[in-house]
Amino acid sequence: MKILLVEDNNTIASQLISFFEGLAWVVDYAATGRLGIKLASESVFDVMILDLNLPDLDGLEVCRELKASLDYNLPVLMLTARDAFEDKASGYGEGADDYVTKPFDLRELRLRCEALARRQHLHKSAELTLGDLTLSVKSQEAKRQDQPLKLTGVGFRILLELAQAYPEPVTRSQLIHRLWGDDPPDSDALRTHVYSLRAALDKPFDFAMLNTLPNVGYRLVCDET
Amino acid sequence: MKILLVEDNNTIASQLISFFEGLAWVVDYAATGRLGIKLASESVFDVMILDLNLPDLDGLEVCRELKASLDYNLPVLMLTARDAFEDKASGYGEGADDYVTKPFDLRELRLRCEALARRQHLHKSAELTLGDLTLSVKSQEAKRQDQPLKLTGVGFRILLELAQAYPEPVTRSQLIHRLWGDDPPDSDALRTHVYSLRAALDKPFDFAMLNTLPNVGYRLVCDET
DNA sequence: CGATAAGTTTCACATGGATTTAACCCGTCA
DNA sequence: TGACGGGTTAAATCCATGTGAAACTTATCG
Repeated sequence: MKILLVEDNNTIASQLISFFEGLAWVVDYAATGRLGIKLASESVFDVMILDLNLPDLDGLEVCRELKASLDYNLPVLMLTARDAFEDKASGYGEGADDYVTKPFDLRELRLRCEALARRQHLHKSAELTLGDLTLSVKSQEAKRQDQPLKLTGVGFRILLELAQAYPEPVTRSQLIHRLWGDDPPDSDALRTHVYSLRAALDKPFDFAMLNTLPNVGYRLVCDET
Repeated sequence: MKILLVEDNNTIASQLISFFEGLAWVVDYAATGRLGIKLASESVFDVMILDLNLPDLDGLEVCRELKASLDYNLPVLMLTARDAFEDKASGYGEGADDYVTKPFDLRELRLRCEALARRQHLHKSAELTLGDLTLSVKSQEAKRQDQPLKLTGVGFRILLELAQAYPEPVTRSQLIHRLWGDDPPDSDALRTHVYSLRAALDKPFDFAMLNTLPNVGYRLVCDET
C-alpha cells in the first residue's frame, strides 16, 4: 500500500506516518499543496490523504487540479478540522472520494484507505486476491489454490463482500443489507448460505478462511495463526 | 504478445521491461528513435510503446515515418510527460492509436496495450481466430476446424461479440444492447438465438466453446480444461 | 404479384439448480 | 433451566436457462 500524505500540521503528520509505517505501508509526505501535486504526478499512489487546510493551496484546489491533470484516478481522502456540512458537500463536489473529520480514529482512517484502494483495484482489474483465493468479479468465479470453487450466486456475493471488507469483519445485518437490500428473506437464510459457502470454500481445504465472530458476523482470514 | 519499447529514460525503460517480462511478453527495446524505426521494420510487433520525447527524433516524427514506411499497421501507444492537450491532439493526428501521460499506472498501460493488440488483430485481417474457430467479419462467415458453420445473421453477430470480448465474458444485457440497440425484442429472443448458435457451433464438435456463466452471461473458451 | 424459403420473434414447457423455509441440534450464558 | 446464537439438514418453492415448435417478418424469385 502506497500513500501520499499532504498535511501541514507536523504533529498530526508524524503521528500518521508512524502509524502507517507500523502497517508496513509506504508513505510519501508533503507539507504543502504544491509539493503534494508534484509528488502525485511523479509516481503512482493507492490513496492520497489530503488536509483541507493548507498554507498555500486549499485542499479543494489541490483536489480539483489533480483530478484534472492526473491521467490515472487517484482516490482522495479529505481530512478536515472544520465539520461544517457545506465543506463536506463541496469536498465531494471537487472529487474527494471520502471524508474524515478531525479528530479521527486511526483505525477508521486505515479502513477507509483500504476501502478506497480496494475499490480502485476492483475497478482496474475486476479481480481480487486474498492469499490462495482469487475472485473474478466479471465472471463471478472463484478459485482457491487454482481450483475452481462451485459457488452459487448468493454464495459468491457473500464471499465478495467479505473479501472487499478484508481484513475487517462484516456484521450479519450489513451482509443481509448488501445482499437483499430492503426486503430480506423472512427466515434467516444467511445462515444456510454461509453453511453451504463453507462447504465449497473451506471443506475441501485444510484451513478455514471463513470465521464466525459470535454476536457480530463473519470475517475472512488468509493465514493460519 | 510482442512489444517494441522506444524510450530514452533508462529508469522508466527498465521498469517497463521487467513488468512486461513478468507477464511473459516479449520486449524489444530501443533508446533512440532511429533504432526504434530500424527494429520496427525488421520484425513484426503487436504494439509499439513510444516516448514522445526522444534525444534524436521526436516521437511524432517516428510515428509519421513508420506509418508511411511500414507495410503492416503497427499500433502506437504514445507516452508523454507533457500533458498539454494540443500534444495529445497532434499525437493522434500523426497516427498514435492511444495515449498515456506519465506518470502512468502499469496495470493501465498493460490494459491499453492489450486493447490495441486485440483491435489490431481484428482490424488487420478482418478475420479473427480463437483456437480452431475462425470468423471472417467481411463475409460474415465462420469456420470451425475448417468446416463452415451454418449461422444466421444474429447468430454470427453474437459469436462475433463474444469473440471480440474474449477471454472476458459478455453479460446478457451487454449482448442485447449490442445486438438490438435501444429497442430489443419484447421476449427473451437471445435465449433462442444462443440455442441455435450452439446447435451450429458446438453440437457437431466434441467440445463446447460457448459457455454459460449463470447470472452473468456467456463466454467463449478455446481450450478444454 | 404470389409463393416459397430463410431468418426472427414469440410463446409454452421442461428441468435442474438456487433459494428460502422450517425444524432440529448443540453449546453458552444468565 | 431456559433463552439465544448459530451450525446442520431436509423439504418446498422459485427461477434461470435450455428446448422446441409455431407465428410472424422479410427477402427472393418465377
